[in-house]
Amino acid sequence: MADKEQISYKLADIIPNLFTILTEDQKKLVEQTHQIQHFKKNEIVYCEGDIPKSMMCLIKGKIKIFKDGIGGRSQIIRMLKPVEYFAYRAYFANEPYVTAATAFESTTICLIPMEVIDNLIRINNDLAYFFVKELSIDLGIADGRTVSLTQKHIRGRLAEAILFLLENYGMEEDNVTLNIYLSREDLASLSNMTTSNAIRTLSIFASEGIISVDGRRIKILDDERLRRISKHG
Amino acid sequence: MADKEQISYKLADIIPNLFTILTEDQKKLVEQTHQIQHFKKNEIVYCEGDIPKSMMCLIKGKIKIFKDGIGGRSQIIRMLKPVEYFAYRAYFANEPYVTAATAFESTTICLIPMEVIDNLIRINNDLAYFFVKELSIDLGIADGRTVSLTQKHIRGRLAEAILFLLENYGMEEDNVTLNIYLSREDLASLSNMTTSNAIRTLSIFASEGIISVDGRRIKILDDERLRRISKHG
DNA sequence: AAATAATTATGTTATTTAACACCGAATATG
DNA sequence: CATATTCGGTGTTAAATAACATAATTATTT
Repeated sequence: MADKEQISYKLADIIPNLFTILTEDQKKLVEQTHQIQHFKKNEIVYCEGDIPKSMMCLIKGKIKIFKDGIGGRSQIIRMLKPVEYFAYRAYFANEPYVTAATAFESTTICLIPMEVIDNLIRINNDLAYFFVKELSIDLGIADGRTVSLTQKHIRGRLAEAILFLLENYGMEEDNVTLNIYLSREDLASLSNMTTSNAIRTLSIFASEGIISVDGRRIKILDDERLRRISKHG
Repeated sequence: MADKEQISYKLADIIPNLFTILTEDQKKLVEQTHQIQHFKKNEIVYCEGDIPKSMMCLIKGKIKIFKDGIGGRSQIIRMLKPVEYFAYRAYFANEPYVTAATAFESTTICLIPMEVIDNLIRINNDLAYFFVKELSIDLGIADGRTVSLTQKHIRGRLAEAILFLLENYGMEEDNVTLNIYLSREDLASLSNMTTSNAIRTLSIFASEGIISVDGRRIKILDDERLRRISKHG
């Protein structure tokens, strides 16, 4: 196997929620077949149209999953943090990927061949249940997002996006700065608007004292108001 | 058990794809615990906020699953035909329903208690795999829909909705009339626009010879052009 | 059958948002 | 170091769509 990091890690630490589900034999199989890969900032993890070969688990870093839309306008579908599993849906649906994934920052991923996962699922009920639950949660989120993105106005959508980033990635030590730095363009494709509108609306929020902006650093000053904007106009 | 239709039916005929997965014992369990229910046109099958108690399978009729959005504007998330399974996602995600479901027309549903399904899933891998696949397909559709609904223009969205109805419900015997009759309002909430815009755009399509409209009856005259509109503006 | 309500249709206006144009600053590149 | 190139910012215009008003038609109820 090409790259195993000199076995300087334990899978039980790296992918705990998956690993605790498996029997000793099954763990051994995963240990033998998995792979660790690193990605630099902006590197592509997989492309739309690729045939899914591995399930992936984000170990370190941040990843965005997005779809290319109309006229080069892309839409962020999901943003991952450690330790989240991804890239398996298309395999189960028996499709090529309908999304693409890139690393937001320097990132480490654990890959497990989909045939291995497929075989394990068929003999390990808890593993199957794990995926059922995972997919059920994601589908609920997707349905909610559809309504938000289509019905909320720009301010509401941007507020929601900022709050999502907060829930997902949390704050830095200062307790007010979002622990993720997005370009205005990414912020736009997360909240379904043009880049100009993301920029404009962001500075309006800042001028209203709801947030403060320093480059890509966003400080949340009035969490309460942000929630109100996200809910109602 | 209240209503079993005098056992004048066989579950193997009614829910074949589920039933073929089960062992004899498991079939017996489902036979003992299931229920058949009828719903009249516009009757509510379940509500947002309800605790999911049964998995459902649509045996006869048509059902819409929708979310109430902002300002009374609802959004159709999914439309079912026989024999499709539904109402189980929220249970697996451990949530109350985030959608509601109503019957489009006189409808028959088979209900199986979720605890029964949950137990079966934990002992029958093929059943678990069935749900994994089902959910994976639906999640892919949901992600695609999000982009369509947010990025396509009105004409594209309506064209897509009409084509979806065609794929899903097919034609009547005449081979041109859609085999489902939606109110303009439902058509609007399927394609994310106001009712007026659905009405207007529909008559524009008719005036362009792409479709013809007779009340709620829609005939597709130029399938090719409809596809082009759905894809590009 | 009359009355009432819901649905469909059409025209007009207002709002929202995208598109475009331009600039300066920061960052990468040869 | 000079120069592209990307990124963030702002103002202006144009396009898409919602909101509103009103009326005709069709269903539903009394």
